[in-house]
Amino acid sequence: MQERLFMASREKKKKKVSYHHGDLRHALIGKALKLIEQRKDVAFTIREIASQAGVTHTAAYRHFADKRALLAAIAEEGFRLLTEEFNAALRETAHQDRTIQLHDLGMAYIRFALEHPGHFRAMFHADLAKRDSFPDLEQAAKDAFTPLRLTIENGIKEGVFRGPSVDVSALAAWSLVHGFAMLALEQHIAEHGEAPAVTVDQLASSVIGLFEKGLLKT
Amino acid sequence: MQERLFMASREKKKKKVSYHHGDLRHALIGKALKLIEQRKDVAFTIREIASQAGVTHTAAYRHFADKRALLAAIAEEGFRLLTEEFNAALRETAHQDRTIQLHDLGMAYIRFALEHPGHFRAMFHADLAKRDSFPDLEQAAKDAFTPLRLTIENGIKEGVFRGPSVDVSALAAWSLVHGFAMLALEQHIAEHGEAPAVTVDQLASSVIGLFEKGLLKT
DNA sequence: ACCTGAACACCGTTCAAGT
DNA sequence: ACCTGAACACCGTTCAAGT
Repeated sequence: MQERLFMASREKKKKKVSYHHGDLRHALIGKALKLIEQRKDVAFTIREIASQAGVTHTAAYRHFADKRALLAAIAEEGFRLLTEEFNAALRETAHQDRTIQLHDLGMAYIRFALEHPGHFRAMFHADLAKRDSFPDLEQAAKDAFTPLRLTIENGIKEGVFRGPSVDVSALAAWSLVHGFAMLALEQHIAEHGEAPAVTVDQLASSVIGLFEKGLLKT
Repeated sequence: MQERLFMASREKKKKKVSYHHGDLRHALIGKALKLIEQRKDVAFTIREIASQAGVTHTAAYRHFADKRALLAAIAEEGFRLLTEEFNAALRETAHQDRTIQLHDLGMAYIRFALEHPGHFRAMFHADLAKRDSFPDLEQAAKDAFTPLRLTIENGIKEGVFRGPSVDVSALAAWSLVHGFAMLALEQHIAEHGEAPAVTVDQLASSVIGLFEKGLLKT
């Protein structure tokens, strides 16, 4: 007990921040993300991330209603990060044609999934399929798909992309990159005969390129 | 105890089968599948499916090494069912061109996912990403993708489908239907503005059709 | 051969209590 | 306002024991 008090006072002198000042929420999210990525599964427990954060497990309930709420917070953060990636991709291809814009959006999606697997797994975890109780998450998820939708909509309006409709094309594009990302995350790619020299990034680009040929009118 | 023996003899006369005669394994799989489908998640417990099967939870360990092994058994069964669906689809389109064959294989995949959600969720559950300890599951999964691969390979050989390679095209096709199936299962489809009159089946067909335009040489 | 009962080391969640 | 400690009702898994 006394050793504990001693440690607490030492922590103030070090860079380690006290969780009594409002950053436990962030710390818990960080620990959870690390564990999801290590275990390639949403398999952390409240008790262990609380312990890693140097706090009793019940302290977590001051910041999250339950484990699902913690997952929702991670997912929401993920959709916001994805939106940023999409916007960055569109900024870089602002002066190029719709085909390249769409290609880069797809690549951004797949790269996001592989570079932020913790966020991505939370975003599409079955526990969060119903987002009714998390309106902010719902909104963040909707916002994330606006860039894709707008790019396809513009492409169709300009006569570059074929229909049958914005909805179907957007759904097809999303399905393709989502499926690829899922298969890549679960290690089901590169076990089916692909040459080892080919990177997942190159495979993704080829797959998206093939899809776009179906979208083009010419 | 004596009541138990009495029941056992009565069970032979009824259709209810005694779990002392080798069908507990099957019963547990059935109960687990039902729960996965009800909860839209691999969230059953050994204890509850054992209880539903009328048996102590420890009895399950006589038939499965652990929970993961039970999941693997369900997944393996799923891949075998999927293979049957693929073969049935190819049988029905044997006299038609590669485009229609591929279309129907894709539809078979998506329909399988929606009609056997319990199996599908087990097949791609993160716990089974590494199939090293389940060689039969590994083989069943590989076998399931042979029809798709062969159809694309034949289409490319015959000059109907464009490359760049069988691997890339097969991966693209798989990604598309896998992503669509995942999104449909998690209820992320039909929330994005699609007309309510359009069924998921029709959406799937449109999405696959769009993809195939990219595959065709002409 | 197959199942039971007791036990172990865990979980998520609640709540009164401390500072 | 934020965290602790004790408690509750669960888990998966193991193992000796029963039939």
